[in-house]
Amino acid sequence: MASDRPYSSIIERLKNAGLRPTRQRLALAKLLFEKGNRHLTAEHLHGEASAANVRISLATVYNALHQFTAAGLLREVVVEPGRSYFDTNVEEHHHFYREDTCGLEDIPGEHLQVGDLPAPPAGTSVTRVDVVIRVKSDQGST
Amino acid sequence: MASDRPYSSIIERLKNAGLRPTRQRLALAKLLFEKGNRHLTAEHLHGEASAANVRISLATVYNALHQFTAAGLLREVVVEPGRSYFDTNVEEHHHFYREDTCGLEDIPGEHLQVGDLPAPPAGTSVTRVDVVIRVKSDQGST
DNA sequence: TTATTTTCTAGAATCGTTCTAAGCTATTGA
DNA sequence: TCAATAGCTTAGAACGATTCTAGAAAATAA
Ligand SMILES: [Mn+2]
Ligand SMILES: [Mn+2]
Ligand SMILES: [Zn+2]
Ligand SMILES: [Zn+2]
Repeated sequence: MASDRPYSSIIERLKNAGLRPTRQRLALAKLLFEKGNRHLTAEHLHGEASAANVRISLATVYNALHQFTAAGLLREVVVEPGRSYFDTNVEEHHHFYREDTCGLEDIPGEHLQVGDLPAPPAGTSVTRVDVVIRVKSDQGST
Repeated sequence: MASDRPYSSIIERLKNAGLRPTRQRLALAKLLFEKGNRHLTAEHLHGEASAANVRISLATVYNALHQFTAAGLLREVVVEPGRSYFDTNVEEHHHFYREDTCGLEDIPGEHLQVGDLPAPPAGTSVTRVDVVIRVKSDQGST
């Protein structure tokens, strides 16, 4: 049963991506993929690992996040300078960004349509369309 | 005539923003606003100033860009971590981002419609909607 | 096993940006 | 006209996120 092999599907995912299923990568994958959709910075994930008593260097967290992103297990989202969010939801979708709390939230794909795209510049093709709806708290708090 | 007072409208714009029309700010405004729509980083603008023999520190370029942005003369756009673009087009519009050359280009506002926005999270209101269409060169070059 | 390859890591380095504190400049109003 | 004042500029240090380095450790192959 799956409960007897809690890592088996993650191990397969890593192997399919050409990544050895090391202790560090398994621990990060568990933190990332077993809690629903998440939008995390490298430093935040490193903090979660520490809190879970997983000793891992920050450099390894960055390495793993970029490797997972290259493998299509994560997606990188940029909404402000100097900080990247890694998104466990790799389906097509867009985001709300709360400017006051610096939090990212998904907008389900079917709830936002971008009308016909204009033709991209000659010689180029579209790799992704990112829509970010920036919001702020009403009044000055929350 | 306007040609006799090439700086007069820029001076007015700065004064209206509560900014003294200093040598540095006038030179930057001239570089920014007299060449059509531009999307520049602070370092790029600093380089243009140097090339035009305007001696100005990088800190002053950053200060001026943020002041101009606060005054509504510029808009800040983020498309990748660790770098901000300042956009001289403050009309509502969206962007193509060429991932290979790191160049930003305007999409005229009327050429891209974002269908009805979903309701923002409770207690928040929308400050801006940013659409970035990421493109890459066909084949491996430019 | 042992050899080979990949991965991990501490710490240094880098990069864009912001801060600091001291000197300059534009503006004001006597 | 010219201090006095408030605002501005600057070099360089500091910063925070990220990347690099190079040697040690772990995973896999032989
Ligand atoms: Mn990255
Ligand atoms: Mn800024
Ligand atoms: Zn998301
Ligand atoms: Zn633009």
